[in-house]
Amino acid sequence: MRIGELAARAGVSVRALRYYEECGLLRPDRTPAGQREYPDSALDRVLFIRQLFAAGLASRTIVSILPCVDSGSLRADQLALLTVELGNIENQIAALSRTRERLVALIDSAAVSAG
Amino acid sequence: MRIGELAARAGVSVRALRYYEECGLLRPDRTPAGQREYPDSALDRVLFIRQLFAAGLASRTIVSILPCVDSGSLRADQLALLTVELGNIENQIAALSRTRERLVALIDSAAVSAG
DNA sequence: CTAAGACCTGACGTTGACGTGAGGTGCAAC
DNA sequence: GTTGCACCTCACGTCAACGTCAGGTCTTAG
Repeated sequence: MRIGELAARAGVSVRALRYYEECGLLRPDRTPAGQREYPDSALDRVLFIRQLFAAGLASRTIVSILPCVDSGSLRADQLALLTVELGNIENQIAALSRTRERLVALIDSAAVSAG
Repeated sequence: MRIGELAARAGVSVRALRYYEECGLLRPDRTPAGQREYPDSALDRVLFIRQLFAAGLASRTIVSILPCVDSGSLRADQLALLTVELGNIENQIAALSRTRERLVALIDSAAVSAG
């Protein structure tokens, strides 16, 4: 598929897909005329990239772990990187849970004053 | 206390504290010579601000909900805002949990190849 | 064959939360 | 009274993940 279709299906902008390529996250083929041509699997890949971005991973980090998804094998350094990022995510979840509790407490304790 | 001490105690930079004031998040008194003077309660306030920043809230959003913490009362619009942000945080937690599961699965399923 | 989109490559603009000097003032110690 | 660190106010720099033109090419429908 071409870039517009992938963008629509993944719910991202065309610019974002070109940016992902610039970062080395995507490597689409090109038609003889130079237009980008993506396989169907690119959709899942983009969704996974977005998921990792949402988790606060930097594009460079994603670049180094995406090959694991492709190859299904982990080198020691990739495993270490994944473990670190997993720890970061778990810390984020814990911090967000504390923040949630605090906001709930704030909502519960504060009287709703009209006006 | 002065800005340097608050920064050290809260684990943030002096620049960050000045920035928070610029955003309206902090309103320290001034000595006659113009130096900022913070009450002890500013420490908790800064930690709370950082917690909200970490949860992805924008400074403007924090500005509008901090008065609730001070006053202990909520106007209807503030309650609505808090509810929205609470929902965002819960969505983030859910998304992060999914990402965590995916990374765990990736680590578990991929064989660790030496070299 | 031509007009309208979809696509291309630069390349500069945006936003938020600060970092980083530059140049000057306050304050405590000696 | 001067050294030296903490503090002050501008004000420009940074970084990531794109947005947004500008100016040109490809593709497809009629």
